[in-house]
Parts: sequence; structure tokens; C-alpha cells
Amino acid sequence: MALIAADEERWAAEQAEKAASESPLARLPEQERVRREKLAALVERGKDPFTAEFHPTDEIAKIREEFGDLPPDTRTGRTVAISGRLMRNRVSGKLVFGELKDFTGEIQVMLSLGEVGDESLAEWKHLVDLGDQLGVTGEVITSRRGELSVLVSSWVMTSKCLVPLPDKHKGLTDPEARVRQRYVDLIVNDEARQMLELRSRVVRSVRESLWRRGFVEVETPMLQPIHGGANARPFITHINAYDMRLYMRIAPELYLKKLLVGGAPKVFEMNRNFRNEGADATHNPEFTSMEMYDAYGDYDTMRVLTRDLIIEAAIAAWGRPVIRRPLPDGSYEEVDISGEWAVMTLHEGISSKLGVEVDPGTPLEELRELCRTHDIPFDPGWDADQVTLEMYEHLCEESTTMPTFYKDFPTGVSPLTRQKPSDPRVAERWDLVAFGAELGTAYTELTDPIEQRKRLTDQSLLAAAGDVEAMELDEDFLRALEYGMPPTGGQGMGIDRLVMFLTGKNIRETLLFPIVRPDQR
RNA sequence: GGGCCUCUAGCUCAAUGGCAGAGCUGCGGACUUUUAAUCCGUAGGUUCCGGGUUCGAGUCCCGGGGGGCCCA
Repeated sequence: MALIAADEERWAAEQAEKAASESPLARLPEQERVRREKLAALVERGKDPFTAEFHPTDEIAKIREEFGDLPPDTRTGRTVAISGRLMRNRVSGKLVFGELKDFTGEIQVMLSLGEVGDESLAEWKHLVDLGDQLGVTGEVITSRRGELSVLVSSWVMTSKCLVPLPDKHKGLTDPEARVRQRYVDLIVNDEARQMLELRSRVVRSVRESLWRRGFVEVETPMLQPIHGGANARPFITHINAYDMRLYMRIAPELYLKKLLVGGAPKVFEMNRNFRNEGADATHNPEFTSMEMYDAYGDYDTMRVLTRDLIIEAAIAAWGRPVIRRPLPDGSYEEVDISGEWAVMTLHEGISSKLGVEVDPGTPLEELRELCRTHDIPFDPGWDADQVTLEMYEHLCEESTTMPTFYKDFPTGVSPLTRQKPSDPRVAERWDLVAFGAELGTAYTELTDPIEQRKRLTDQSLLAAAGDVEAMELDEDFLRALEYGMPPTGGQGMGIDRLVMFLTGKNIRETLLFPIVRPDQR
């Protein structure tokens, strides 16, 4: 509490200092000064360099579609109004060739003395810069060399760009700059725009796949008084109204199950979770996940559904059931994922890697010995279930390439999962792994409130003993289960991971704005 | 957390310990069919930050920071 108040004070002081130190034109690079001078010149000539009075009626891609293959020197008689950013500008005396780029594509614009007159041509030559947003009206024609163009009859500046763009050939390559200034990345790198669109198609595909199957999309709290539903370190925050600690959610699971208790049979939520752990090529502190629950389903029905969702997402992304993998030379290869996906128990997975049979009854000492001989680190305080989980992560996850379901996890490391009736030592849970990364997990949910209380009590004891990832005891969740929750299959899938899987890119490219340290300069 | 690499003009990159440079961009000029336009001229620097060694440091040493890759 005291700490948060101190933080707020420091923040206010920093803001005040910042405002005081910022004199408007102090030490601007020459090119930025020039652009501001042009801005002033436009205003002086009665032009609004940020006018809102231009209304485009045409998209560049549509024009290209409609007039794709015209012979050189064609006049179409068709007038269009387009808006876009000026990406290239070739000034040739009384004729100017520019290239205008909107979010759909690029097209050449031609400005000739005869068409626009002295003043307009001179203003373009002296007051327009690369990067400016322009609104252009003119006839669709082709140039003498056959380039599809808009012969400008009038133009306005819709937004002056006050900062020079990166190199027109090399673009912006510094990965740090690309992430810190994603807007610049989007302006100059087509790849960034394609990722934005691809991710949108994937998210939409997952939603539509679920809607089509009768699932209802819901939103549950991100600010939670008790963090549960997963094992992870939470972000801690504070609510002034109640003067109380709150957590950013690490998972929506417990709330979604309350909806099942309430009678909603098929629900899903696709939204942000927050985990106060590392930030690297595969982890961002906030990430998007999808969780779904299907009453009277189980972990087997979830397995079939999950594969269907991912195949449908791949088709949404690439038009075919394929994913892309990076090759050492920087290019990508397509991998077909339409075949059957492997299914094996976690113990089968471990056994095949070790060449030694391991099963749920293998004694702790034997597991430890296997860890020692295979260089698998373990904590001497762990029980057999925890050691087994570590062996699985070490031996199976990394070496798995094609999508594989590892199922039947040790009950002790699966506090929210129903035990297998035929063998209560393992729980009906699977992890889906592909190319070394976990894509999702699913359970036949534990619905017995008495067994659930016992498991969560064990977890809270771990928490009290200092395990920062262990769950807290959520009385309201247990109370809800006491009202009776139908047998249910539940599944969680990382959407960022899914996009990474589909594209072969790292998380900082699949997220528009991954977390970065504040720029100190 | 450990190892390796990296940070120089708005962008992309050079520079044996010896005058900090090029291309693009910018600015001035020529050019009415260019498309990485061309040609002439010209401007632009806290070499990430702080110390140290040296006659002299972008370069070598120490410390710090940002970023990337690999490992745990």
C-alpha cells in the first residue's frame, strides 16, 4: 500500500519534469525541422495539413483488380479518389511520379503541369515529403511504360508526416526498433501488415469454429481476489475502493466452471491472461488464450475438437491445412498437418525416450535414479508425480515435432482434473505439443467438490510453504461446485502460441506490441 | 541466472589506435513517362552511457544500460 502510494508520487514528479524539459523545437534533427517548416508553409498558404475534408471513395487494391491489364497509354475515363501514404516520389521537371500506399496496396500517381497547373505542382515539389498522407483525385490511366497510374487532377495533404521514414530499400531491420515502433514497421514492412491480418483471420476462425458448434462466448473477471486455475506467478494490484489486494488473472478457468454450474453448457472465452514470469522469444507477460468448456464432453472429445479448431485456423491462415517452419537459410517450408495426430500416454512418451519402462507405479527412488543417469534436474523435495512431470517436460516436449497429444498426467500435478476411473493415479488430462512447444491442454474436469477441496487444500499448503506458483484456496469456487457441476470437458489453448505454430515466427513478431523496457533516451 | 554477439547521421552500413565516411533520405538546381529514375551541387554526428590506458580511443581495458541469439 505504502509502496503503491510512493510509486504514484514518483510517477507524478516524473511527468512534471518531462513537461518542463520539453521545449518544442529544441535539438530537432535537420530533416524533422525541414518537415515542420513545410508544415508551417502549408498553413501560411491557407492549407490545413491535417484536413479531414477529403473522403476517399476507392481502395488501391480494387483499382488494380478492376484495371489490372491495360495496354500502355490507356485513358479509362474513370475518376477515383484515393488516400494513402507517399512511399516514393520521382520528380522530373514538369512531371512527378509518386507511389501512394494504402492498407490494400500501392499505386503510382502522376502529377503533370498540364493537369494541375504551376502552383499545385510547385507545392507538391517543395512541400510534400515521403511519408505524408495524401488524398488524391484523378483519372485511372496507364503510363507510356504501361504502369497503372492515377493522373492527378487535385490533391490535398490529409496528414503531414513530420518524421523521415526508414531507408526505402532496406526498410526497418533492427528488431528492437520494429517492436518499439510497430507503426513504422507496419508502414514499411509488408510482412508486419501480413502478420496483423493473418492473426486477425486466425482469431476470427477460432471464434467462428466455436460459434458454429454452439459455444457461447463470455467474459469473466481479469481482476481477481484470488488467483487460481493454473500454476503461475501472478501480477499483484490494488483496488482503492475496497483497499484490497487484487490479482491480474492467470487463467479464467474457475469463473468459467461457475458458469457450467449455472447451467451454461458450452462456453468459451478468448482473452488476455497475465503471468509475472519471464519475457523472451516464447513468453510475453500478457498473452491471449482461449478456454472452452463442453458439458458432457471429456478430454477425448476435446482432443478431436482441438485438432479440428487448429486445422480450421490453418486453413484460415494459409488456405490449406499447413503450417510454416523456418529453415536455416531464413526461408520457410510448409508442413502438412492434415494427417492423424499422434496420441500417447505421458508414461509411454517418457518410456520410449528412456528405453526403460516407467508407469504410474514406478517408485520415487527409481525415477530419481533415471533422472540422474539422464541429466534431468530435480528438486529433492518433489514427490514421484512432480519428478515424472519434469521428466516429461525434459524428454518429450522439446523433441516433439509433429503435433502430439500426451495424455494421462499424474494426478498429483493435475489439481483440477478428474482421475481416470481405471487408474486413479493418473488424471484425464492431455497436453498438445508441437515443434517443442505446448499449444494447449485439456481435462476431463474434476467436478466432485469434496475431492476438489482436498486437492486445493494441498495446493494452498504448497503455497503457504513458499511455492509461488501454487494456487490459493478459492472458497467461492468450491461452494459453486457443491451446487453440482455437470461432467465437462475443458480445454485451454494459447492463441499466441497457435499463431507461432502456424507461422514459425517468434512471439515478438506475432504480437503487435510485445512488452518492452521503456526507452530511456 | 550463464555464454556469445551487437549498439556509429533520420534509415542501412563502413572506418590497422591516427582528419568519422558511403548509399538512401534531406536541401538547392536540371529534366513532361519515371518506376531502387538519372545528372550537378550541398548539408547532416552526444560513435548507447560513465570511467580508465594513451601524445591520440568509434576502435583497447573496466563498469553500467538497451537489444538479439544460444543455454539453464
